[in-house]
Amino acid sequence: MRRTLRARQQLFMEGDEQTHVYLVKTGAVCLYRMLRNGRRQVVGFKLPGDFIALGADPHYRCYAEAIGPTELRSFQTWAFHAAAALNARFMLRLYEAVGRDLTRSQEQAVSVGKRDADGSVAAFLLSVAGRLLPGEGRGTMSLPMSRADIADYLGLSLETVSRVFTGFKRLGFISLRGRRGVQLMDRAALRAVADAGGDNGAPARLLN
Amino acid sequence: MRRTLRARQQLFMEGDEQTHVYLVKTGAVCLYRMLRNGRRQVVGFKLPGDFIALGADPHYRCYAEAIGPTELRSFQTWAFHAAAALNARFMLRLYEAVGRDLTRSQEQAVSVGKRDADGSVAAFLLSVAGRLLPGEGRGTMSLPMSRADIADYLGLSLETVSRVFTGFKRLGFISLRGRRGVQLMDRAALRAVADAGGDNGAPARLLN
DNA sequence: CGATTCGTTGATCGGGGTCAAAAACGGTGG
DNA sequence: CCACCGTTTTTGACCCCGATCAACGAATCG
Repeated sequence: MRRTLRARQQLFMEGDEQTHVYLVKTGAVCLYRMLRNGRRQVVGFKLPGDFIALGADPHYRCYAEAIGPTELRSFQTWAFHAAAALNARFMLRLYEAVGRDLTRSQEQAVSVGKRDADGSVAAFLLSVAGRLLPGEGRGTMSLPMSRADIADYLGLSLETVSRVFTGFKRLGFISLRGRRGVQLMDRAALRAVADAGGDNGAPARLLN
Repeated sequence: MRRTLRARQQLFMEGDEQTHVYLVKTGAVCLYRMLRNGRRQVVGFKLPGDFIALGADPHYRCYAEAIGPTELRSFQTWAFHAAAALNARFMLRLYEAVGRDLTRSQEQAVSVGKRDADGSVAAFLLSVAGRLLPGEGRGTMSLPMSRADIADYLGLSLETVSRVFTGFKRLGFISLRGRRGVQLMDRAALRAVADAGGDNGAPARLLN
């Protein structure tokens, strides 16, 4: 089934019975958990080509809401699982997809736990670029998510994210166009900042 | 195959070709990633009954090392996948297991990103107790992992973890016996501390 | 065009990191 | 059982990164 969402429209809530699996066609979806004190931890961004709500849990484990206008393809969970059980190749695809989600989540844990603000944002930009842009050179992308979304994903405040963005711009690592446009000018420098992770003046070029 | 590890013995390293999947029989295994400045982020603890290295990635995405003396059962990855391709039921089990790992990793991100030090440690103690102890009342457990392991899992310094432990002891929330023994004296208080800066009151399952 | 949301910049402050050292633990061997 | 020693944990003092509070600027939209 097709499904179209407006900006900030909710797809499902944490604790809801899992009825559907979704595939993002265009736009972007933000997965998050709400905290008792009103705070929010973003646990993932879903971009075109990504599946939402994989895993065989009977309940959704987070909230899902469209960041901007978004088109989805939805599948009934039971039918999805039935198809997977009949097609080993398809099942393997799903297995791989969840594995990628897990790897990305662990990478997020590294950013939140062990990198400083600069390192977190640098790693984030590279990660998103890897998903939104084809090549490895300079490329301009339109970040679907706001500064606040990025901050809630990285465990930072939106002010800090903004400061790091302008800092990178001053250093010539990126260039900003309008509200959401970002061009990576120097991936190697970003890579170095991400790898340094927090030690000012660390080598960061020993490997690779 | 059977495999026995001594304390701190490495099972595999990040980037190694994935040759085996493991099942923990006794002991405990610590999964972590390293930054190039020597900082370490623990991404999960594997206890008896847990699988290690699920997901169809051709390379291991983290380091794995025994925390103490540990017994494992190992399977060749290719055989594992072959068996999965032939047995939809088995494949589903793996799919579910990876999904659980993903959920736990996301919950770890929530804890690391949105709780203060007290809340993180409180949630950690409760989640460990949920896995190591049967009941819900007071119970004494022996933490397999060191303060440093806990710190690297929660994105804190080992000194801070130690200070929080001492603080909880002073408040009568826990009592400490020897180096690794912990008795939960007041789960409700710990839960309150965890919820104060924590998530939606959902049962915390931080351990991988 | 206001109006409104989002992003940037500035000033201040505190939680927790860091460095340092003492203390407690747990083996080991006498 | 006790003395010794390496390791882990605890405690203390200091300080910095990033959160917070607060304006201000700048896109988007009706």
